[in-house]
Amino acid sequence: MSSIRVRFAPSPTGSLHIGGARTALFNWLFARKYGGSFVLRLEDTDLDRNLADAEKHILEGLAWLGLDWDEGPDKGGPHAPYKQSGRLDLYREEAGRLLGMGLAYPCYCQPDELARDRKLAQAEGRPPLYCGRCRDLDEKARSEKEARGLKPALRLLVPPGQTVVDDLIRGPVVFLHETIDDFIIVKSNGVPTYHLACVVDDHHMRISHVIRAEEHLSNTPKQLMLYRALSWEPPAFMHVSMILAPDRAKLSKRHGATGVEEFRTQGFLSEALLNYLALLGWSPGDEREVFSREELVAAFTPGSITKHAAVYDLQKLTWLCAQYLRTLPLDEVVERALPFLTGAGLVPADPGPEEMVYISRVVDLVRTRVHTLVELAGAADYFFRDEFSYEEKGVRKYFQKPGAAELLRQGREALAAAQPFDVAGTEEAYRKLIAELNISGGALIHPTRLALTGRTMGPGLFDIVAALGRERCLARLGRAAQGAE
RNA sequence: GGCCCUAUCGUCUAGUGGCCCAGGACGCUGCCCUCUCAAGGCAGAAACACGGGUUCGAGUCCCGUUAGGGCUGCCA
Repeated sequence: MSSIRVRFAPSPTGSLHIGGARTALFNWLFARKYGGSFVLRLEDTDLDRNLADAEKHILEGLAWLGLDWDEGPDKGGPHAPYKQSGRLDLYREEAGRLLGMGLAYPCYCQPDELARDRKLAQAEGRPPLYCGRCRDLDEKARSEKEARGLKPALRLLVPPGQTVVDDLIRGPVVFLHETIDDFIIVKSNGVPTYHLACVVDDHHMRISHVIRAEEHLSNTPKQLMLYRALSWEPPAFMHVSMILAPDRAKLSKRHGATGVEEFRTQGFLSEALLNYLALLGWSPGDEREVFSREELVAAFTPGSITKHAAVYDLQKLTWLCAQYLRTLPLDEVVERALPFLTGAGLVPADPGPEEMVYISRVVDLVRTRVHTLVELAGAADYFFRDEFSYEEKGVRKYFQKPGAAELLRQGREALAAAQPFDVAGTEEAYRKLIAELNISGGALIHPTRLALTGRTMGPGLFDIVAALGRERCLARLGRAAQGAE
């Protein structure tokens, strides 16, 4: 059996979309599971639509997700180059073969002409297929058109019959050739279209399995015809269903974040996104939900990819992210959180070792209460700055009560005397005061939390107290007591 | 319009003819725990699109309808 080689072949027309990321993931999983190679190839044959930064974003997105590739435009490989713009000669050569064999022919129809045909066909309720006007042009007619300076496109001659796509997840799908017209394989500017370039590359790069989005299923018979015309053995095909927006429509910008990069800046962990994407259209068959990359590879079987489109749902991604935030090793979470903390202006760009100890402690306190790194930075705010406002409903509830200021002062004194100033020591001091005053724990704890953090919710009070340290606690309690007068 | 794919709780899904008056997860509701918020534990509401077949028996097979999606480009 020949070796397993799969590829992810995005066109650099934008950022890495979550749909593309999931397609890449399934390819990667397939390669890693079966010891194959994962090839990255850029399909940049539409020069008008190529975006300068797209390539960079796509590679970064994949790398961020941990989907490493074995061959690609940045690292080369035995079938370089991995950008179609660098392989134009190859396509020309193969197109020339088709032309020579009479399996393709030049078409001189102009775009406006074709558009008119299409419109007319539609108006008359006919399928908008190419009429075949240039199919039987003789030499004389051709040279006449050439003489007029017309640059031809090249069309594949679609023979009568049918083509069966044996899709790995859908089974055999039959397409009748009468529903497919002679399609263009080389544009009049000499650049191949998607179908030709894709087939030529997949063949020359020895791709064994083409795993791609379902939108390509209808394109596959055309490509199969190309394989046949070129006398090549086609790869196996696997069409993965699409990801739909919550309104069941195709994903687009108006549906909010759909780019991998956006999820990253919104503070989602790559583990969570990857895990989520895997669960969207695939399931392990058992009841596990949380998977590391390695577990995913071990559990993955292409047969359990679903056939139907999946609507994506941020809530589950958010939940997954929260899972990772509290189960990943603390150091790792700290490392990921750092850019968000500096971004929020809470910590310096390059904190010293002492500062790092404090940061770790804070991250550990808030990590179980947040879903994303952005939320984490938000929740850690008061650990790093003294200036903050008090939550209004908390002020009403805890500061505007008779005796509130006095209570805060007593709390301040208790903390001033607490020994040692750690979680247990400060709690002991507070419990003692609570007992002396004969009040409920909450009666003292809640106002103290508000004084220390400005909020009515957050980590356990004594965790906060111990982390902040005596000096800051006394200052904040003093300030709050004054304000509560 | 034509061709193709798909159809289980709101969402992601398990289910490959009897184990299913349909299981899990997110979300939602309630209770427990508790200094708050989370987390955690427990409980609950919530689905086989519809209509015909096939079969002793259908979520599971077949046909149709409906719905959603894709393709129908000198885009990929």
